[in-house]
Amino acid sequence: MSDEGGSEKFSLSGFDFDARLKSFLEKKWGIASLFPPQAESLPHALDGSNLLLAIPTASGKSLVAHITMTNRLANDLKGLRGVYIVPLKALASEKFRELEEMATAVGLKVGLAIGDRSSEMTSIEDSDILVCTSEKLDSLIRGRPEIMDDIGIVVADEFHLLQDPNRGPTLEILLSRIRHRRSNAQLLALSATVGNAEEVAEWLGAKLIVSDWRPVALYSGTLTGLEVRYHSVEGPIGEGEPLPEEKHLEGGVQKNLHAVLDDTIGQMKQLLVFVSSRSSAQKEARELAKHVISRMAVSGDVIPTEKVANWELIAERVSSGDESSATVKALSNSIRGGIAFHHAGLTSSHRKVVEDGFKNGDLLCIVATPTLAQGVNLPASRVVVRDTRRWSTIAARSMPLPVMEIRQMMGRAGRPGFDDFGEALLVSKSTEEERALVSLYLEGEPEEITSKLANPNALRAEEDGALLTHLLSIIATAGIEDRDAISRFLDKTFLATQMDTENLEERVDDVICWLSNNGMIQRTGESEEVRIRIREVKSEGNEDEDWEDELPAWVGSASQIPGLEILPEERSGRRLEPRRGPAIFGFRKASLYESAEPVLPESPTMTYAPTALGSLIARLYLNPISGKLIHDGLGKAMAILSGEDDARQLSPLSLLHLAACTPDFLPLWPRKNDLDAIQEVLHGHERELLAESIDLEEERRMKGVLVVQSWMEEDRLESIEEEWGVQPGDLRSRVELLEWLLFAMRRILLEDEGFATKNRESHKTLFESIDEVYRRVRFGCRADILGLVAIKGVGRKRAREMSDALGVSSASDVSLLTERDRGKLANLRGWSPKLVDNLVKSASISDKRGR
DNA sequence: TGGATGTACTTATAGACAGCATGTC
DNA sequence: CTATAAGTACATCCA
Repeated sequence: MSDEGGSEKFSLSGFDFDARLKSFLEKKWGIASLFPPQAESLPHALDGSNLLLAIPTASGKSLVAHITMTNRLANDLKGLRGVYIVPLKALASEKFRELEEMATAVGLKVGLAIGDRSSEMTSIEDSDILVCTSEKLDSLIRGRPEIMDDIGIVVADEFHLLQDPNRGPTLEILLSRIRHRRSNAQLLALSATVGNAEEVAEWLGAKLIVSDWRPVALYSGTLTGLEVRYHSVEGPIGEGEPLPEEKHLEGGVQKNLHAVLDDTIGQMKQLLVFVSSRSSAQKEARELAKHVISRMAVSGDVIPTEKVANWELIAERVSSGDESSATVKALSNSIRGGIAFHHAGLTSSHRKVVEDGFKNGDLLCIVATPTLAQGVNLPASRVVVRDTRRWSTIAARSMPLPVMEIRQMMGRAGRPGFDDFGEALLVSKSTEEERALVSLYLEGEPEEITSKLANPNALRAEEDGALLTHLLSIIATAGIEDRDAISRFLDKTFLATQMDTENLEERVDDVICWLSNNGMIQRTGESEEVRIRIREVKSEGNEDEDWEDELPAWVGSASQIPGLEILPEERSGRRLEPRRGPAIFGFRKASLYESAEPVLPESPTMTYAPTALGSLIARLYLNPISGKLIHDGLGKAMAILSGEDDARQLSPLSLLHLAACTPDFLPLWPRKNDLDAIQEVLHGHERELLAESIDLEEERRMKGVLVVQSWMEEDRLESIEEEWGVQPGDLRSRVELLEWLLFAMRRILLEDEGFATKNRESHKTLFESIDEVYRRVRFGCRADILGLVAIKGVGRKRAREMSDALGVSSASDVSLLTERDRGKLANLRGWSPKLVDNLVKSASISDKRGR
């Protein structure tokens, strides 16, 4: 952190907060004064006002949040809890480290809650500040709503993600739930610049602070051929700062990215290049690395030798322990030329190594796909956006990226404390394209953000499940249990500000009908109490201004007209019309989504209760459609095992496929080459499949199954990658998804009374089958060595070697090994007597624990 | 005739949250 | 409806 570059100084002493924090900031972080937007917003934040800060990334808006959070919790909100919500696990870890450092200065404890085994050091109960992903907090709240009761302050980072079709609805409901229960809690929303910040701020009841001030000047421009032209500047001085002259990069006929890299290296700076596909990222990294190496051969003095030596170290770190997949080989080869690529085909540990190598200043350049821009803080002196369009499979054509995304990328330029200015260049191929890019991305406004909670334009099943998921959660875990209360809860969401009431009410009725028809909730009858409450609220009119002022239009008519004369014919008539286009995508196609009869509107006084299944689904954090599919599939599996169904048969494939058929699983795109193998299994093993073909993604889902099956057959990672064209990060993510879903499947079976009483023996057999598949997926091995991988320090590889060499199959076997057998193991390649000793010790521990 | 090179055509395409309870090579 | 990289089948060229 640095305060250089600011024309005005706002000394910390001018602000009213804890002296311990001020001294911490000065001594530990070297912060003696605040930037103008920080200075403007901090007093309001310290007052306890809700704020929406729409300020560029890297301008220090999280400092405002950190100071406010720690100061208030240590002083005027003593004893209460703060939550810091971020969208990514990696961001949560980053914020956790920052906040922990700062919070200890005032004696507060910070906890990290992400769905990750290793990282939850501090107990959640115990922490004053909880850093979490939105899904994890939502999940915690579902299990124990009372953890909200002592929330005094909420920070929502990257708040513009509200408009993300996949992740936005969770954030929207999460905030609505917290505000519903803790209406006095302070809210600080940190957002990128968006088109409709006023509207969002109004919804949040927040004061809006907008600024494009940056601590380091940002020159934005274009790169056409070798010509660099600057078009705008945002910086510490503000309007009127002169634009740099346009310039011609040296480099003769070579490619323009090579010329930019040379120029950047010449200035001893680093470069970040954004491209639109993984293959582009790898290709550019490969070519740039080759270019660097050939340049070093010509004139060896360009790059300090210790840097070059570090490239080798970084290259070894990315490939260490790895069986050296094609992707990892490509990465380490590029790194040997000082260039890395960064995309989701890499595992998070690969990405971490790359990020650290860049932050240290060793790597010259990272070529990345767009999401690096919304990840951890990784500034570079220069940013080049090579691709401003991205292929959309859904639209089957390339689409321009949203202004907001491009701005996020460009905003990565300029390292506070190191650079006097940053440069962000958009690559264009012609002057016409250059003009278009300038007007869209440099002069144009960013998009408005909209609610995706009930996305009428949902194109994929998983984008459409939000309302289903969250209504079940609200009924099952929030104590909002009648139709009127549901309406009033939803009326406070951002969605309600954007969708007309009648339309929304229809969608809600659809969802309730689905949840009821599929055994997630029960209608528990109309309530006189609710009727009285509605009457009272209505007659009180606008007296209660918090929740009861805007009743849905139909509530009035429903209470005036007695009985069910709420125009059922008219409404059901409208319902029969295809409101959301042909059901070509996904789950609503089959009986799964639509009921045979028209849906009648729910009475506002109707009350609901979750079923045991519904309640479990909500707590397992499953999409209700996933829950339904799994539950039905388990019913079929029970029928097979009990002998009722002898046409089908049950296998590990059955269970994997069932899990992969849910909307919570992410399918893999088959290549042309994969289709034969996939079709063969789909048809050859049809008798083993428990789930119907419920969408058009059968092949994609089966590919996911086959890849994970290959993993649990102990195939080598590199051969899986080779055979299926699936990179390490993809494999990892599918393994984790199936592991999670199989765990959920096991719980659903375990807790279902119906299954358990129907046939105890089949129930037990099925439970054991799921458990075995679950563990095989988790450890990536065949069944015979499951006893060995349970030993600490033993993975699938060592387990197989032990099994092959000695025929052992359990922790108990290993703990009782003879001296001779131990010697045999120690002589294997990659083993040592010390390792064998350690493993035998931990085997006896697991053995005791297992009994 | 074999091998290098060129050309037209085909194919594929970004990302990543959640449960639970201790540790991969 | 302004994409682009990589792979493939096959033609062409040259020693």
